[in-house]
Amino acid sequence: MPRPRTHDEALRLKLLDRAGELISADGPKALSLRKLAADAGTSTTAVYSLFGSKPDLVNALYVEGFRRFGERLNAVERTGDAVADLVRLGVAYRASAQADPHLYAIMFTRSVPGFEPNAEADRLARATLEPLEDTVRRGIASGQFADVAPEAIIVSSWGLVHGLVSLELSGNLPPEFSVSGAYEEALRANASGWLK
Amino acid sequence: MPRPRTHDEALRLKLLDRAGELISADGPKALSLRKLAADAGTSTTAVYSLFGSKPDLVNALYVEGFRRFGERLNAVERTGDAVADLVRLGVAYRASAQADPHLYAIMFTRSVPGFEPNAEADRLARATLEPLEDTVRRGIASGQFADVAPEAIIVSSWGLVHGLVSLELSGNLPPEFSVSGAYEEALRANASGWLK
DNA sequence: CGCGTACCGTAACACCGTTGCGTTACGCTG
DNA sequence: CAGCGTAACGCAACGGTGTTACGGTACGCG
Repeated sequence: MPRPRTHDEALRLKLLDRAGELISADGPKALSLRKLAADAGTSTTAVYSLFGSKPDLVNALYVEGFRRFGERLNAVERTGDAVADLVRLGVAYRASAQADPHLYAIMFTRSVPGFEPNAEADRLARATLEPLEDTVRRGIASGQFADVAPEAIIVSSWGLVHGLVSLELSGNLPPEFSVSGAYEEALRANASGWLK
Repeated sequence: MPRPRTHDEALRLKLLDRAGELISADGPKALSLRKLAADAGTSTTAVYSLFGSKPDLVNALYVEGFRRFGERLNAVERTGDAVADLVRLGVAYRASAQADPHLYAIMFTRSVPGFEPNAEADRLARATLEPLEDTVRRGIASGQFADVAPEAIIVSSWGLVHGLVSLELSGNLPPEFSVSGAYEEALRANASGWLK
Protein backbone atom coordinates (compact mmCIF):
# COMPACT_ATOMS: atom_id res chain seq x y z
CA MET A 1 0.00 0.00 0.00
CA PRO A 2 2.91 2.35 0.30
CA ARG A 3 3.95 4.61 -2.46
CA PRO A 4 6.65 2.99 -4.64
CA ARG A 5 10.18 3.98 -3.82
CA THR A 6 12.21 6.20 -6.07
CA HIS A 7 15.16 6.25 -3.66
CA ASP A 8 16.40 3.04 -5.17
CA GLU A 9 19.68 1.43 -6.18
CA ALA A 10 19.79 3.38 -9.44
CA LEU A 11 19.56 6.67 -7.57
CA ARG A 12 22.17 5.45 -5.11
CA LEU A 13 24.63 4.89 -7.94
CA LYS A 14 23.75 8.18 -9.54
CA LEU A 15 24.40 10.04 -6.29
CA LEU A 16 27.72 8.27 -5.77
CA ASP A 17 28.71 9.11 -9.31
CA ARG A 18 27.76 12.77 -9.04
CA ALA A 19 29.40 13.05 -5.61
CA GLY A 20 32.64 11.76 -7.08
CA GLU A 21 32.42 14.27 -9.90
CA LEU A 22 31.71 17.18 -7.57
CA ILE A 23 34.68 16.28 -5.38
CA SER A 24 36.96 15.69 -8.33
CA ALA A 25 35.99 18.95 -9.96
CA ASP A 26 36.13 21.36 -7.03
CA GLY A 27 37.49 19.46 -4.05
CA PRO A 28 35.81 18.06 -0.96
CA LYS A 29 34.55 21.47 0.09
CA ALA A 30 32.31 21.59 -2.96
CA LEU A 31 30.41 18.47 -1.98
CA SER A 32 27.17 19.81 -0.57
CA LEU A 33 24.12 17.67 -0.09
CA ARG A 34 21.85 20.37 -1.44
CA LYS A 35 23.88 20.73 -4.62
CA LEU A 36 24.21 16.99 -4.95
CA ALA A 37 20.49 16.44 -4.57
CA ALA A 38 19.67 19.20 -7.04
CA ASP A 39 22.11 17.77 -9.59
CA ALA A 40 20.52 14.37 -9.25
CA GLY A 41 17.02 15.76 -9.49
CA THR A 42 16.01 14.69 -6.02
CA SER A 43 16.02 16.07 -2.47
CA THR A 44 18.53 15.91 0.37
CA THR A 45 16.32 13.29 1.96
CA ALA A 46 17.55 10.81 -0.63
CA VAL A 47 21.04 10.89 0.84
CA TYR A 48 19.66 10.16 4.28
CA SER A 49 17.45 7.30 3.22
CA LEU A 50 20.12 5.75 0.99
CA PHE A 51 23.29 6.42 2.97
CA GLY A 52 22.33 7.69 6.41
CA SER A 53 24.40 10.86 6.51
CA LYS A 54 27.04 12.77 4.61
CA PRO A 55 29.94 10.91 6.28
CA ASP A 56 28.23 7.65 5.35
CA LEU A 57 28.04 8.76 1.74
CA VAL A 58 31.73 9.59 1.86
CA ASN A 59 32.30 6.15 3.33
CA ALA A 60 30.74 4.67 0.21
CA LEU A 61 33.18 6.71 -1.89
CA TYR A 62 35.98 5.39 0.30
CA VAL A 63 34.90 1.83 -0.42
CA GLU A 64 34.63 2.60 -4.13
CA GLY A 65 38.13 4.05 -4.09
CA PHE A 66 39.60 0.93 -2.56
CA ARG A 67 37.69 -1.23 -5.00
CA ARG A 68 39.34 0.55 -7.94
CA PHE A 69 42.67 0.40 -6.15
CA GLY A 70 42.37 -3.32 -5.61
CA GLU A 71 41.49 -3.87 -9.24
CA ARG A 72 44.67 -2.20 -10.40
CA LEU A 73 46.91 -3.90 -7.88
CA ASN A 74 45.48 -7.30 -8.66
CA ALA A 75 46.03 -6.74 -12.36
CA VAL A 76 49.80 -6.40 -11.92
CA GLU A 77 51.63 -9.30 -13.56
CA ARG A 78 54.28 -10.96 -11.42
CA THR A 79 57.78 -11.61 -12.67
CA GLY A 80 58.88 -13.89 -9.84
CA ASP A 81 61.57 -11.42 -8.85
CA ALA A 82 60.39 -9.84 -5.59
CA VAL A 83 62.21 -6.53 -6.10
CA ALA A 84 60.85 -6.11 -9.61
CA ASP A 85 57.37 -7.03 -8.42
CA LEU A 86 57.48 -4.47 -5.63
CA VAL A 87 58.43 -1.82 -8.16
CA ARG A 88 55.55 -2.84 -10.42
CA LEU A 89 53.08 -2.76 -7.58
CA GLY A 90 54.35 0.68 -6.60
CA VAL A 91 53.90 1.95 -10.12
CA ALA A 92 50.34 0.63 -10.19
CA TYR A 93 49.68 2.26 -6.82
CA ARG A 94 50.82 5.63 -8.08
CA ALA A 95 48.86 5.29 -11.30
CA SER A 96 45.75 4.49 -9.31
CA ALA A 97 46.20 7.49 -7.05
CA GLN A 98 46.73 9.78 -10.01
CA ALA A 99 43.68 8.43 -11.79
CA ASP A 100 41.46 9.44 -8.85
CA PRO A 101 43.36 11.95 -6.73
CA HIS A 102 40.32 13.07 -4.77
CA LEU A 103 39.29 9.53 -4.01
CA TYR A 104 42.85 8.95 -2.88
CA ALA A 105 42.56 11.97 -0.58
CA ILE A 106 39.41 10.51 0.94
CA MET A 107 41.09 7.15 1.38
CA PHE A 108 44.34 8.25 2.95
CA THR A 109 44.03 11.76 4.26
CA ARG A 110 41.14 13.01 6.27
CA SER A 111 40.04 15.37 3.56
CA VAL A 112 36.36 15.31 4.47
CA PRO A 113 35.92 16.59 8.01
CA GLY A 114 33.95 14.29 10.25
CA PHE A 115 34.43 11.20 8.12
CA GLU A 116 35.95 8.05 9.66
CA PRO A 117 35.80 4.79 7.75
CA ASN A 118 33.65 2.18 9.43
CA ALA A 119 34.85 -1.30 10.37
CA GLU A 120 33.77 -3.02 7.17
CA ALA A 121 35.41 -0.35 5.03
CA ASP A 122 38.60 -0.81 7.02
CA ARG A 123 38.63 -4.52 6.33
CA LEU A 124 38.20 -3.87 2.64
CA ALA A 125 41.05 -1.39 2.67
CA ARG A 126 43.20 -3.94 4.36
CA ALA A 127 42.38 -6.64 1.82
CA THR A 128 43.47 -4.36 -1.00
CA LEU A 129 47.07 -4.80 0.07
CA GLU A 130 47.04 -8.54 -0.43
CA PRO A 131 49.17 -8.48 -3.61
CA LEU A 132 51.83 -6.59 -1.68
CA GLU A 133 51.73 -8.96 1.26
CA ASP A 134 51.88 -11.93 -1.06
CA THR A 135 54.90 -10.62 -2.94
CA VAL A 136 56.82 -9.91 0.25
CA ARG A 137 56.09 -13.32 1.77
CA ARG A 138 57.20 -15.05 -1.39
CA GLY A 139 60.37 -13.00 -1.47
CA ILE A 140 61.21 -14.06 2.06
CA ALA A 141 60.25 -17.69 1.48
CA SER A 142 62.39 -17.92 -1.64
CA GLY A 143 65.38 -16.58 0.25
CA GLN A 144 65.61 -13.43 -1.82
CA PHE A 145 64.78 -11.17 1.12
CA ALA A 146 66.37 -11.40 4.54
CA ASP A 147 64.50 -13.46 7.08
CA VAL A 148 62.76 -10.60 8.89
CA ALA A 149 59.13 -10.20 9.91
CA PRO A 150 57.15 -9.78 6.67
CA GLU A 151 55.30 -6.85 8.18
CA ALA A 152 58.51 -4.88 8.33
CA ILE A 153 59.00 -5.08 4.57
CA ILE A 154 55.31 -4.72 3.82
CA VAL A 155 54.86 -1.56 5.82
CA SER A 156 58.16 -0.12 4.71
CA SER A 157 57.24 -0.59 1.05
CA TRP A 158 53.75 0.69 1.55
CA GLY A 159 55.00 3.63 3.57
CA LEU A 160 57.48 4.69 0.92
CA VAL A 161 54.99 4.44 -1.90
CA HIS A 162 52.25 6.15 0.05
CA GLY A 163 54.62 8.85 1.24
CA LEU A 164 55.94 9.68 -2.21
CA VAL A 165 52.50 9.65 -3.78
CA SER A 166 50.89 11.77 -1.11
CA LEU A 167 53.72 14.29 -1.02
CA GLU A 168 53.36 14.55 -4.76
CA LEU A 169 49.58 14.88 -4.76
CA SER A 170 49.42 17.33 -1.86
CA GLY A 171 51.93 19.57 -3.56
CA ASN A 172 54.32 19.47 -0.62
CA LEU A 173 57.29 18.58 -2.78
CA PRO A 174 59.45 21.46 -3.95
CA PRO A 175 58.91 21.92 -7.68
CA GLU A 176 62.41 20.89 -8.65
CA PHE A 177 61.89 17.49 -7.01
CA SER A 178 60.28 15.31 -9.58
CA VAL A 179 58.77 12.13 -8.25
CA SER A 180 58.43 10.69 -11.73
CA GLY A 181 62.15 10.80 -12.29
CA ALA A 182 63.29 9.01 -9.17
CA TYR A 183 60.22 6.98 -8.30
CA GLU A 184 61.17 3.56 -9.61
CA GLU A 185 64.77 4.07 -8.57
CA ALA A 186 63.67 4.85 -5.01
CA LEU A 187 61.40 1.81 -4.89
CA ARG A 188 64.19 -0.40 -6.14
CA ALA A 189 66.65 1.00 -3.61
CA ASN A 190 64.20 0.52 -0.78
CA ALA A 191 63.46 -3.07 -1.74
CA SER A 192 67.16 -3.77 -2.24
CA GLY A 193 67.81 -2.75 1.34
CA TRP A 194 65.97 -5.90 2.43
CA LEU A 195 67.90 -8.32 0.23
CA LYS A 196 69.70 -11.15 1.92
CA MET B 1 42.77 60.46 17.35
CA PRO B 2 41.67 56.91 16.77
CA ARG B 3 40.74 54.64 19.55
CA PRO B 4 43.68 52.48 20.67
CA ARG B 5 43.83 49.05 19.15
CA THR B 6 43.08 45.94 21.12
CA HIS B 7 43.54 43.66 18.10
CA ASP B 8 47.26 43.65 18.71
CA GLU B 9 50.17 41.24 18.61
CA ALA B 10 49.30 39.82 22.03
CA LEU B 11 45.79 38.96 20.88
CA ARG B 12 47.24 37.48 17.71
CA LEU B 13 49.36 35.08 19.72
CA LYS B 14 46.50 34.27 22.04
CA LEU B 15 44.26 33.40 19.10
CA LEU B 16 46.93 31.23 17.53
CA ASP B 17 47.44 29.46 20.80
CA ARG B 18 43.75 28.84 21.41
CA ALA B 19 43.23 27.78 17.79
CA GLY B 20 45.96 25.18 18.21
CA GLU B 21 44.35 23.92 21.40
CA LEU B 22 40.90 23.71 19.83
CA ILE B 23 42.25 21.76 16.87
CA SER B 24 44.36 19.50 19.05
CA ALA B 25 41.47 18.76 21.37
CA ASP B 26 38.66 18.06 18.94
CA GLY B 27 40.11 18.09 15.45
CA PRO B 28 39.98 20.63 12.63
CA LYS B 29 36.19 20.49 12.48
CA ALA B 30 36.01 22.00 15.96
CA LEU B 31 37.83 25.15 14.98
CA SER B 32 35.06 27.71 14.64
CA LEU B 33 35.72 31.42 14.56
CA ARG B 34 32.84 32.14 16.89
CA LYS B 35 34.07 29.67 19.48
CA LEU B 36 37.63 30.88 19.07
CA ALA B 37 36.65 34.50 19.51
CA ALA B 38 34.51 33.73 22.54
CA ASP B 39 37.34 31.76 24.13
CA ALA B 40 39.72 34.64 23.60
CA GLY B 41 37.22 37.18 24.88
CA THR B 42 36.94 39.05 21.61
CA SER B 43 34.81 38.96 18.48
CA THR B 44 35.14 37.22 15.14
CA THR B 45 36.26 40.52 13.67
CA ALA B 46 39.60 40.07 15.41
CA VAL B 47 40.44 37.12 13.20
CA TYR B 48 39.71 39.17 10.11
CA SER B 49 41.73 42.20 11.17
CA LEU B 50 44.67 40.09 12.41
CA PHE B 51 44.73 37.26 9.88
CA GLY B 52 42.39 38.10 7.04
CA SER B 53 40.29 34.95 7.00
CA LYS B 54 40.04 31.53 8.52
CA PRO B 55 42.36 29.91 5.94
CA ASP B 56 44.88 32.67 6.66
CA LEU B 57 44.72 31.85 10.34
CA VAL B 58 45.32 28.21 9.49
CA ASN B 59 48.25 29.32 7.39
CA ALA B 60 49.77 30.85 10.50
CA LEU B 61 49.34 27.51 12.27
CA TYR B 62 51.01 25.86 9.29
CA VAL B 63 53.99 28.15 9.67
CA GLU B 64 54.11 27.51 13.40
CA GLY B 65 54.05 23.77 12.78
CA PHE B 66 57.02 23.94 10.45
CA ARG B 67 58.88 26.16 12.89
CA ARG B 68 58.58 23.48 15.60
CA PHE B 69 59.49 20.82 13.07
CA GLY B 70 62.59 22.70 12.03
CA GLU B 71 63.65 23.15 15.64
CA ARG B 72 63.57 19.41 16.26
CA LEU B 73 65.30 18.48 13.04
CA ASN B 74 68.05 21.03 13.58
CA ALA B 75 68.62 19.74 17.09
CA VAL B 76 69.57 16.29 15.83
CA GLU B 77 73.24 15.57 16.48
CA ARG B 78 75.19 14.19 13.54
CA THR B 79 77.35 11.12 13.81
CA GLY B 80 79.14 11.48 10.50
CA ASP B 81 77.63 8.21 9.31
CA ALA B 82 75.01 9.12 6.73
CA VAL B 83 72.84 6.06 7.32
CA ALA B 84 72.81 6.57 11.07
CA ASP B 85 72.05 10.27 10.60
CA LEU B 86 69.12 9.55 8.29
CA VAL B 87 67.71 7.22 10.93
CA ARG B 88 68.12 9.88 13.61
CA LEU B 89 66.44 12.51 11.48
CA GLY B 90 63.58 10.12 10.80
CA VAL B 91 63.13 9.47 14.49
CA ALA B 92 63.03 13.21 15.18
CA TYR B 93 60.50 13.65 12.36
CA ARG B 94 58.20 11.06 13.85
CA ALA B 95 58.57 12.49 17.34
CA SER B 96 57.67 15.91 16.04
CA ALA B 97 54.59 14.63 14.26
CA GLN B 98 53.44 12.77 17.34
CA ALA B 99 53.97 15.80 19.54
CA ASP B 100 51.52 17.82 17.42
CA PRO B 101 49.47 15.43 15.33
CA HIS B 102 46.87 18.01 14.38
CA LEU B 103 49.50 20.50 13.31
CA TYR B 104 51.03 17.70 11.28
CA ALA B 105 47.67 17.13 9.63
CA ILE B 106 47.49 20.79 8.70
CA MET B 107 51.00 20.70 7.33
CA PHE B 108 50.78 17.58 5.22
CA THR B 109 47.16 16.72 4.61
CA ARG B 110 44.50 19.11 3.52
CA SER B 111 42.58 18.69 6.73
CA VAL B 112 41.15 22.21 6.80
CA PRO B 113 38.97 22.74 3.73
CA GLY B 114 39.87 25.76 1.70
CA PHE B 115 43.35 26.18 3.12
CA GLU B 116 46.34 26.34 0.78
CA PRO B 117 49.72 27.45 2.11
CA ASN B 118 50.91 30.72 0.62
CA ALA B 119 54.26 31.20 -1.06
CA GLU B 120 56.15 32.35 1.99
CA ALA B 121 54.85 29.43 4.04
CA ASP B 122 55.98 27.10 1.30
CA ARG B 123 59.50 28.49 1.40
CA LEU B 124 59.62 27.97 5.15
CA ALA B 125 58.44 24.40 4.76
CA ARG B 126 61.16 23.82 2.26
CA ALA B 127 63.85 25.24 4.53
CA THR B 128 62.83 22.80 7.24
CA LEU B 129 64.28 19.97 5.21
CA GLU B 130 67.76 21.41 5.13
CA PRO B 131 69.23 18.98 7.67
CA LEU B 132 68.01 16.12 5.50
CA GLU B 133 69.41 17.62 2.31
CA ASP B 134 72.69 18.33 4.03
CA THR B 135 73.05 14.78 5.33
CA VAL B 136 72.37 13.26 1.95
CA ARG B 137 74.79 15.54 0.10
CA ARG B 138 77.53 14.75 2.60
CA GLY B 139 76.86 11.06 2.27
CA ILE B 140 77.27 11.27 -1.48
CA ALA B 141 80.33 13.51 -1.28
CA SER B 142 82.05 11.20 1.18
CA GLY B 143 81.50 8.27 -1.13
CA GLN B 144 79.24 6.45 1.32
CA PHE B 145 76.21 6.71 -0.95
CA ALA B 146 76.17 5.88 -4.62
CA ASP B 147 76.73 8.79 -6.96
CA VAL B 148 73.10 9.48 -7.82
CA ALA B 149 71.17 12.74 -7.89
CA PRO B 150 70.84 13.87 -4.26
CA GLU B 151 67.16 14.59 -4.84
CA ALA B 152 66.55 10.90 -5.40
CA ILE B 153 67.79 9.97 -1.94
CA ILE B 154 66.24 13.03 -0.31
CA VAL B 155 62.79 12.40 -1.70
CA SER B 156 63.01 8.69 -1.06
CA SER B 157 63.96 9.19 2.59
CA TRP B 158 61.39 11.89 3.13
CA GLY B 159 58.74 9.84 1.38
CA LEU B 160 59.34 6.79 3.52
CA VAL B 161 59.32 8.72 6.77
CA HIS B 162 56.30 10.77 5.80
CA GLY B 163 54.46 7.72 4.56
CA LEU B 164 55.03 5.68 7.68
CA VAL B 165 54.17 8.54 10.00
CA SER B 166 51.04 9.53 8.15
CA LEU B 167 49.79 5.96 7.81
CA GLU B 168 50.35 5.60 11.54
CA LEU B 169 48.62 8.85 12.45
CA SER B 170 45.67 8.35 10.14
CA GLY B 171 45.07 4.89 11.55
CA ASN B 172 45.41 3.16 8.21
CA LEU B 173 47.91 0.64 9.47
CA PRO B 174 46.60 -2.71 10.65
CA PRO B 175 46.26 -2.65 14.43
CA GLU B 176 48.54 -5.59 15.05
CA PHE B 177 51.40 -3.81 13.38
CA SER B 178 53.62 -1.65 15.55
CA VAL B 179 55.41 1.15 13.76
CA SER B 180 57.66 1.70 16.74
CA GLY B 181 59.07 -1.77 16.42
CA ALA B 182 60.06 -1.69 12.78
CA TYR B 183 60.51 2.02 12.17
CA GLU B 184 64.24 2.35 12.59
CA GLU B 185 64.83 -0.95 10.85
CA ALA B 186 62.87 0.26 7.84
CA LEU B 187 64.73 3.55 7.72
CA ARG B 188 68.05 1.77 7.90
CA ALA B 189 67.08 -0.65 5.14
CA ASN B 190 65.94 2.19 2.93
CA ALA B 191 69.13 4.17 3.43
CA SER B 192 71.21 1.05 2.92
CA GLY B 193 69.69 0.60 -0.51
CA TRP B 194 71.60 3.71 -1.63
CA LEU B 195 75.00 2.59 -0.36
CA LYS B 196 77.79 2.40 -2.86
C1' DC C 1 35.36 70.03 26.66
C1' DG C 2 34.08 68.19 22.32
C1' DC C 3 35.09 66.86 17.87
C1' DG C 4 37.11 63.66 14.53
C1' DT C 5 38.49 59.30 13.45
C1' DA C 6 40.06 54.86 13.58
C1' DC C 7 38.58 50.72 15.61
C1' DC C 8 35.73 46.91 16.74
C1' DG C 9 31.42 44.37 18.24
C1' DT C 10 26.75 43.32 16.51
C1' DA C 11 23.91 41.64 13.40
C1' DA C 12 22.77 40.25 8.89
C1' DC C 13 23.68 37.20 4.81
C1' DA C 14 24.11 33.03 2.42
C1' DC C 15 25.18 28.65 3.01
C1' DC C 16 25.85 24.19 5.41
C1' DG C 17 24.16 19.23 7.51
C1' DT C 18 20.35 17.43 9.69
C1' DT C 19 15.54 16.51 11.11
C1' DG C 20 10.42 16.66 11.76
C1' DC C 21 6.32 17.37 9.52
C1' DG C 22 2.81 17.29 6.15
C1' DT C 23 1.84 15.89 1.58
C1' DT C 24 1.85 12.58 -1.94
C1' DA C 25 0.91 8.48 -4.44
C1' DC C 26 0.34 4.11 -4.67
C1' DG C 27 -2.14 -0.90 -3.83
C1' DC C 28 -5.20 -3.35 -1.25
C1' DT C 29 -10.02 -3.62 0.43
C1' DG C 30 -14.87 -3.17 0.36
C1' DC D 1 -14.78 1.57 -9.05
C1' DA D 2 -14.10 4.46 -4.80
C1' DG D 3 -11.65 5.23 -0.80
C1' DC D 4 -8.61 4.25 2.77
C1' DG D 5 -4.11 2.98 4.97
C1' DT D 6 0.53 3.58 4.79
C1' DA D 7 5.06 4.00 3.42
C1' DA D 8 7.93 7.26 0.96
C1' DC D 9 9.34 11.64 0.09
C1' DG D 10 9.97 16.89 -0.47
C1' DC D 11 9.79 21.18 2.02
C1' DA D 12 10.97 24.06 5.46
C1' DA D 13 12.79 24.96 9.81
C1' DC D 14 16.84 24.68 13.20
C1' DG D 15 21.21 25.60 14.74
C1' DG D 16 25.43 26.08 13.09
C1' DT D 17 29.26 27.91 9.79
C1' DG D 18 32.52 31.80 7.41
C1' DT D 19 32.20 36.38 6.00
C1' DT D 20 30.93 41.34 5.67
C1' DA D 21 28.56 45.83 6.22
C1' DC D 22 27.35 48.92 9.38
C1' DG D 23 26.97 51.77 13.33
C1' DG D 24 28.25 52.71 18.02
C1' DT D 25 32.49 53.50 20.78
C1' DA D 26 36.39 55.41 22.93
C1' DC D 27 40.29 57.61 22.67
C1' DG D 28 43.87 61.92 21.47
C1' DC D 29 44.17 66.26 19.72
C1' DG D 30 42.71 70.98 19.15
